[in-house]
Amino acid sequence: MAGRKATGSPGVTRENLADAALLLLEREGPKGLSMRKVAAEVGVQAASLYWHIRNKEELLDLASDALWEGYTPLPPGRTATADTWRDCLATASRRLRTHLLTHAGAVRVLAGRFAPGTRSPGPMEEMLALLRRAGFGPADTADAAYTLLTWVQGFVLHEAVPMSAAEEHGASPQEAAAEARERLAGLPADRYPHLVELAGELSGPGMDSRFEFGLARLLDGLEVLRGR
Amino acid sequence: MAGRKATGSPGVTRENLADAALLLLEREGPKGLSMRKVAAEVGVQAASLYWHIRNKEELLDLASDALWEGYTPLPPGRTATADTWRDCLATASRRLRTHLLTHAGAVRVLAGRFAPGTRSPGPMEEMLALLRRAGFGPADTADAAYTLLTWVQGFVLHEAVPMSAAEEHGASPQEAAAEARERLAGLPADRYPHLVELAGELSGPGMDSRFEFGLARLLDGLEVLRGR
DNA sequence: ACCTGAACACCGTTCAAGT
DNA sequence: ACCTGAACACCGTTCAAGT
Repeated sequence: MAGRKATGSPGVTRENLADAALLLLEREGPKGLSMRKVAAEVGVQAASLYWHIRNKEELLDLASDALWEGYTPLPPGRTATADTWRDCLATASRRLRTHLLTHAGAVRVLAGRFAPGTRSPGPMEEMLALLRRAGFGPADTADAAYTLLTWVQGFVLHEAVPMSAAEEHGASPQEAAAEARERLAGLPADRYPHLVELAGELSGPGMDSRFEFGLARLLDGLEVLRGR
Repeated sequence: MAGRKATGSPGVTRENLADAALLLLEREGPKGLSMRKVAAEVGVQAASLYWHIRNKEELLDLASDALWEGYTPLPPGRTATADTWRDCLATASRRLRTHLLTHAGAVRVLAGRFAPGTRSPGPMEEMLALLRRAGFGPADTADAAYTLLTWVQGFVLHEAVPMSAAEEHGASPQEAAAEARERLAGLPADRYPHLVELAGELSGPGMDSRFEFGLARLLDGLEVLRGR
């Protein structure tokens, strides 16, 4: 009985196992996730898990589904006028990043496990809807949504991994950024002149503005396509 | 003596261990990489590895360095005229994708381990050089390079993982694509109307054209910024 | 300086056996 | 239908001991 999770319905269900896996991933990192611990988390022996799931691989798939649980697309909100499609896509992208960052500890392990659309349809469906409403054709819509999702996930991956690595190492984000800068600045200047020169710009902790930069470029690019 | 790798210099060096790890990763997948197997690969006992490296974590870091070994930036080639910076960036991005796909089996494990620039400076330095030569300022150059690298890696991650998963499962790319399409088309059409409608577009095996789409948008966006 | 053997605590997974 | 105990083959890592 001890260790049964408070949230969700009580039994040993696939959902509860996924939640427990996700929780362990975020609380203790990659090494914290083992069948035995997941089992303990739901108050059962490790061998019992195999009645509900095929293997650890499947458990990770379930966990990557569970990661999207709290993500709900924006309410339709104000009606879409011609000049707000850009803002809508921007908001959706920002919310996507925020949501992934919420689960930063799990992103590294689960990255690449959620193919856009197939595994957890929510975010992809939202992007597709916004793009179609903006007037993009079917093919462009699919490609654009894929580009957006793929970029956000790549961005967050590079954002979340050092974050959780630094905090695992017991360093503050500032310390981690300073350390990164020094590593860059310490490279051989003859082989990597630009890295050395731009060490400050590259290692700054301004992830928000970096995200906004990429987002603006992507949306500008879509605007160019749309106006063609 | 049996099992010593043919390539590279013979001793048990950190480089050789990294190469062996990378090789195992690509040949046998994530489960194929263990300290004991790496040790066997270089003809030594598992415990010996700890004389050369701190732990498995460090070995993976070394392997993610080794992944970039074969990657050399384009020779300066023709002198940069004002209208070729776009082509240069496009070529660099494509080469980056190709190189990562060459190590598709290792990408999943190593993803997020190579922060752009810090770990393996080659690709980042190349991007920075091209962007500066194109006339972008320091801040924009740093942000643009980060965006490009981050997107390529996100893209390849989503491209490589299903690839290696499908082949591990013994399915052809076409079969995998067909399976993905059916999963999308089988979603509840009331909740995911666009996913169902665009199932064909989303799951097509045309990864090359999808990549070109994203690349074109990104470069268009940079062009807008540059012309401002 | 570099390697080994043996050991420790821990894995994922299976399977007969229980209820 | 669901869970357990015990077992199997395998981990990462440490450490005294060898040369």
